[in-house]
Amino acid sequence: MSDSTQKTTGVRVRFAPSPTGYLHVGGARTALFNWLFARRQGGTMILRIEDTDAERNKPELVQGILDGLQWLGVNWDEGPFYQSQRTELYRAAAKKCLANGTAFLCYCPAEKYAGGDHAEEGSQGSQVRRVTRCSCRDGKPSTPDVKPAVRFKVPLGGTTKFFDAVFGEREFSNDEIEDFVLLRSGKGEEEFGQSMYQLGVVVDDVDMRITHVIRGADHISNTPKQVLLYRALGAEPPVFAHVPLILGADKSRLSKRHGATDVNMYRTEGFLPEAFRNFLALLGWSPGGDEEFLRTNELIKKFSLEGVSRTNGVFDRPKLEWYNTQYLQKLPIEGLLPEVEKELKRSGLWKPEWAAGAAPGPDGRDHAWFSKTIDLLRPRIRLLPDFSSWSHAFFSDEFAREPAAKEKFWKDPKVPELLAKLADALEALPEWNHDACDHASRAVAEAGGVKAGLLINATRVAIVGQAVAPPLFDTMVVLGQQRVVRRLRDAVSGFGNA
RNA sequence: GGCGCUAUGGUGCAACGGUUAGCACGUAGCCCUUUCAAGGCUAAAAUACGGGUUCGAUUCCCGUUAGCGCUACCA
Repeated sequence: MSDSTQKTTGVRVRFAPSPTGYLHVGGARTALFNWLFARRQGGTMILRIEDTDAERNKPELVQGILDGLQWLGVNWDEGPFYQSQRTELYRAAAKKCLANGTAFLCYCPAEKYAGGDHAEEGSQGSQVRRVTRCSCRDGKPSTPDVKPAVRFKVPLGGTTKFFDAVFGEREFSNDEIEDFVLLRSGKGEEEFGQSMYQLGVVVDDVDMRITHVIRGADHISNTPKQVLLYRALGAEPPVFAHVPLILGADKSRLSKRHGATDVNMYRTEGFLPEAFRNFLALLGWSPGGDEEFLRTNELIKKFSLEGVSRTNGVFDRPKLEWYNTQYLQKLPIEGLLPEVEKELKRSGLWKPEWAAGAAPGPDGRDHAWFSKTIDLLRPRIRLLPDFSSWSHAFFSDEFAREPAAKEKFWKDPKVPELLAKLADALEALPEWNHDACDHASRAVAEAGGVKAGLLINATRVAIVGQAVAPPLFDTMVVLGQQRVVRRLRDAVSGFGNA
C-alpha cells in the first residue's frame, strides 16, 4: 500500500481520527483544512483510523466518523487504513530503533508511570515532578515474568527543532521530553503489544509519504518526540501545520456541555453541509480580505496555511445559523432542491411527481411547481426541517391552524363574512395569478370597509394556518385556486361551529 | 508544579511600523412593509497590563496577568 499512484503534485496529507468518539467539530475542521489544502495543491488526501488502543476503541464508531466526513463533503483518495491492521510495521520499526540504539526495553511496571498527576492537581498543587528518564534506558537484565515495553531513548541535552507552517520555527529542549513508550508490553504469548500513538503516526506518515501534517495544536508538544523518531528511523520530517483549537462560549475546550459537538448532530438538525463547511473554514482561517460568504470552490481556491490563525477560537452558533440562512437564500435553487427533497422524504411529505422530469400529479403539481414553492419558502427557513414543519400547509392539506395565529388575526368580528366573500370572489376569477388575487382581495376589503391588511392577515391564517408565511398573493398562486377557495370556506365553516 | 502556545469590541476575522483601528455575527434603533424573515441605514462596543526599541507601535523585544495545550504502556 506504500506505492500508490501519485497525483499531480507530491503533496500528501492525511486525516487520522481515533474511533473513541464521534466526529467532533474540532476534528471535522482539521479534516476540512487537510482537504482544502490537498484540493488546492492538487495533492492527495488520505484517511487513516488510529485504533491502536483496543481498550478505548469502539469499532462501531468508525462508520459515524465516515458518515460525518461524507456529509461535510470531505472525501479521501486513499484509505481508510486501519492502524490495528498494521501492527507488524510498527513492531519492525521499534526493533529497528532497538537495534540502532535509539530505543530500549523497559521493565518497569506500567503503574510506575501511569495515573500521573494530570488528572487532579489538588488546590495546593502537589509538586509531582514527572520522571522523564527511565532507569532502564542503559540496559537492565530481563526479568522472566515481566514483559518489557519499548521506550524511546531521548537524547540527553540538546534541542529538537521543527518547522511549523503556522507557528514558525520551533525548538524544544530534549531534557523536557520523557522517554516515551513506543510499543506496549506484550500480553500472553506476544513478545510485544500494540503500538503507541507516537510510533504509529510516524511510521505511517513515513510509509504513506505524508508531506504536510495538518492537525490540532494540542499536538504541538508531541511534535519534537515525533521529529526525534523520524531521525531515528532515518526519515525526513514533513512540514507541520498546527491549527488552533475550537473552544466553547466560556473559552474552555469545546465539549458536550457547550451543546452539540458531534458533526452528525448538525446534519440531523438540518444545516446545509456547504454552510457548515463555510463556517468551519473561517474559524481559525482567513483568506485575508473581508469576504465571508465563500462557496466551496472559492474556499479551495483561496486556502493557504499562511492564513491559519494561531489563536484558539470560540464556536459561535449564531454565526453558524446565519451562514445557514444565507445559503438557504443565496444558493442556486437547483442546489437546494435535493436537500429539501431529502427532508420531505424523511418527514413523509414528499410526492414523486415533484421530482425533475416526472409527470404532474392529479392536482397539477410538478417539478416546476415544487421549485417555485421552495423558492418562495426559503427566505423564511432557518433549518431544513422547517420545510416539513413550518411549511407543512404547502405540501399537505392536513394542516392545523395555530391558536395563536387565530387569536392575533381573527379577532375582528367581520372576519368570517370577509373570508366568505373573498372565497366567492376568488372562485370567480378567470385567471389565477398574483395580480388577480391582489385586486380581488383588495376589492373585498374595500367593499367590507376594512383595511386590506386586516383581510390579508386573516386570509393567511385561513389558508396556511399560521401568522407567518410568505407574501399572501404569492402563497395563493402556489397553493392554487381550488385549494385556496376550499381552505377559505373551511375556515368560515369553522366559525359557525365556534 | 514543569514545559510550551496564545492575547484586537460579547464572538469570528482584517490592519503583517504610519488608517478617524476595517468587515461580519450578535445587540439596539430607524427605514421598507401584508405577517415574519430578508434587505438598507444608524448606534453602542476592542488593541489585557507594565516596561522598552523607534520619529512613530495593534504590529518588534522583555516582564506580568489570564486562557489554553502537553506533561499515560490515551490519541
